[in-house]
Amino acid sequence: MNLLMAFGEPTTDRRAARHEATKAEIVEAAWALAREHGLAGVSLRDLAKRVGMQPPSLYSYFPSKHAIYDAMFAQGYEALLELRRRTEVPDDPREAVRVMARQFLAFCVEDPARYQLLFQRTIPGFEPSEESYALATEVLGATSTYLDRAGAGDAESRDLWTALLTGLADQQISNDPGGDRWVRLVDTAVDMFLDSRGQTRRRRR
Amino acid sequence: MNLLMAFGEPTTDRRAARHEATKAEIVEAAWALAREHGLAGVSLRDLAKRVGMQPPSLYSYFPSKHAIYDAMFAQGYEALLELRRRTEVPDDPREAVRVMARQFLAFCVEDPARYQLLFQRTIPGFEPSEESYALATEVLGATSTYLDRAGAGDAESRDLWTALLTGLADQQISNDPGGDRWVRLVDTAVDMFLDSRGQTRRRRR
DNA sequence: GTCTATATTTGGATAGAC
DNA sequence: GTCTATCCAAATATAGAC
Repeated sequence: MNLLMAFGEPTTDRRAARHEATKAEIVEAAWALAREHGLAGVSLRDLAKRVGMQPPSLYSYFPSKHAIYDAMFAQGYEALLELRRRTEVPDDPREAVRVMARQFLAFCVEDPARYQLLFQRTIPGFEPSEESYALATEVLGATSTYLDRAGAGDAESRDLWTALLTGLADQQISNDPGGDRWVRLVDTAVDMFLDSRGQTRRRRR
Repeated sequence: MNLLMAFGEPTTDRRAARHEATKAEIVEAAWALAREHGLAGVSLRDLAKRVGMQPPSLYSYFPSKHAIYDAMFAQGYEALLELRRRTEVPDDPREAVRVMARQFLAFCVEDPARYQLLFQRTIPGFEPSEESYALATEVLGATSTYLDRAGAGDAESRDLWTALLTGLADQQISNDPGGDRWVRLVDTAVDMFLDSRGQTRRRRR
C-alpha cells in the first residue's frame, strides 16, 4: 500500500491522486512544524507557507485544523503498525516482549511530537475520529498477544505494562531529551515485569 | 506558616500583606480556571474577570503570564512537600514505600491540571524559575531516602521508580479519568519493583 | 483550486489618566 | 493600584473573484 494513500478516499483518477498527494504533503509539512515548534505550535499560516500556499487554500484539502491532526494521528499509528509488521519477533516469549518494548520506546523517543499526539491528550478539543482510534486499538491488541505468550496476558498485567512503558518514554522525553537515561532501563524493566507476573501465577496455584 | 504567604517576598506591613493576599487570590483563581479549561486554557482575560479586575491590573501583581504559572508550579510542589511532612511513615521500609507511592498517585490524580504543570512539559516556553525548581528537587530527594531504606537507593532504581509511578498516574489520568483502573495497581507495582531490586542485589553478591 | 480580502476571536502586554 | 484605551500579533475560518 502506498504511504501517500494511507488516508482519505480511494483514488479513482489522476486528479484525485494529485489531491491525495497534496494532502500527504500537507501532513508531512505539519509533522515537520510539530517537530520544530511543538505540536501545539503548528499554525495554518506556517503550514501554508511551508507548502507554498495561502492559508485558506488548505481548506480545499482539510475541513479544519483538527482534521489535519486526525490525519497525523492516523499516520502515526499506521507507522507503528507497519513497523511491527516488518519486525521479526523471536520465538522465545520473553525475548519477544523485550524486542517489542525496545521497539516501542525507540518509536516514542524518536519523535516526541508524535508521542505527544499519539499517547497524550494535550491538544485542547482534539479527539481522534473513530477510524483513527481503531488503529490505536489495533496496536494494543497486537501487544497483548506477545504479553499473553510470556504469561502476562491478563488485564491487570496489560495495564501495568502500558504504564511502565509509557512512563519510561515520558521520563526520557521530558527529562533527558536526546539521551538514554531511561531508555537503557528497558531490559531491566521487562525482566522486572515478567518475573513478577510469573510469581503472581505461582502464588495463585 | 500561612498558606497565603507561601510565595513572594516576606511581608513587612499591612500593605504588603494585602498585596500578597491578592497574589494568592489570583493564583487560586488560575488553578480554578486550569481545572475547568485545562492548563493552557488559562487566559489573562478570564483570570482577571474571575478576580474582579481588568486584565492589565494583573500586571501589578505578576510581570507576565509565565510568572503566574511559576507561582502555581511552586505552590504545587509546596503542597506535595507539606503533604509529606504531615504523613506518618511506617517503620517497615517496604510499607513506607507503599505509603509514599499511594500518596503520590492520589496527589497526581486528584488534580490533573496540577499534574500536567508539575510533571509534564506542556506549556510552550514555560520553564520554572530556579527557586521553584529547587522545590521539585527537594521532593525527589525526600523520595530517595525511603527508596534507599528499602534497598532501592541506586540511581537506576530511582529512575525506574519515577517512570513507574508517573506512568501509572499518566495512564490513570489519560485513559480512565475519575476511575481507579491504574491507581489500584499501585501495591502490585511497588511489590514488583522492590522484589526486583532485591534480586538485583542478590545477583551482584 | 487557488487566490485576495476580510471577518472574528483571542491572546499577552503597554501607555497613561486618575 | 486600578482603570480605559489601545496595540500588536497570531490564530482559525469564510466570502467571493479568478
